[in-house]
Amino acid sequence: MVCQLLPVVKAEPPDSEAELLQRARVLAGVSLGEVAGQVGAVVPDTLLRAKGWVGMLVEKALGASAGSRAEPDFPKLGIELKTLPIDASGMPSESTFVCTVELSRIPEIEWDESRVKKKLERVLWFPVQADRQIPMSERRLGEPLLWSPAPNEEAALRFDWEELAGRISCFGTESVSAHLGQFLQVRPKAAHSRIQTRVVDGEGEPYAANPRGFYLRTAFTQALLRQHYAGMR
DNA sequence: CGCTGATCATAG
DNA sequence: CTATGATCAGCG
Repeated sequence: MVCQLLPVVKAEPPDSEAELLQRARVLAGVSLGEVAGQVGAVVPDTLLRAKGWVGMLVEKALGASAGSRAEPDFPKLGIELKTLPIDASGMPSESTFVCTVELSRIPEIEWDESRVKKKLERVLWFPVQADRQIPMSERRLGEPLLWSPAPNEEAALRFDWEELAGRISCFGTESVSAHLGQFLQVRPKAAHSRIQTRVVDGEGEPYAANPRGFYLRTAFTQALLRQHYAGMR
């Protein structure tokens, strides 16, 4: 019998939260090169032209439904997967994209029915070393965290969301810059700045604008790490 | 050198 | 075009 590496990945979607967590925990400490080998992916030298590569790799390793459907990564479980890039000092190195801003109907939406709330209801956070000094193949996954916002966290997000959404409704997308919002912010989300999408303002008037997305600031994910990973690292 | 605004890849 | 996955790049 030939020796073979223990498989650490599964292609089928997990049937339960427990199974998902179990699979995820097996990946903790594993390098991206090893994961890539397991799922037959090619490791890029840089993320310059492969920005979503790490996220897609982990999705594949955990059996998340691929594709671009507007559903959670694990539809049956209602769980969203987010990789979290970690720099040399152990802090998140980038903001976290949440979802696009529904510019075409932003004036009618309320927090409870918002995409932001929905997306963040249940998230499997997966820290990943993102220090540019570390070769891509050698970067390791951290301990996964199955998370839901605490009441105070949701309240904070809601506060930002209401300010941002309200402002877009009343004064247009141009009135909202990435400077606004303590934990949640709005930034461009498009292939490039010339792309236009239809928007309807608070008075029902249509106009065109560059698509926007909601992002979590590192202040938020940093606090999340502090609370849930205290004592390890 | 942190952060905002811009951008990259892929699927449908 | 929209959705998914994000990081890049250079200004202040």
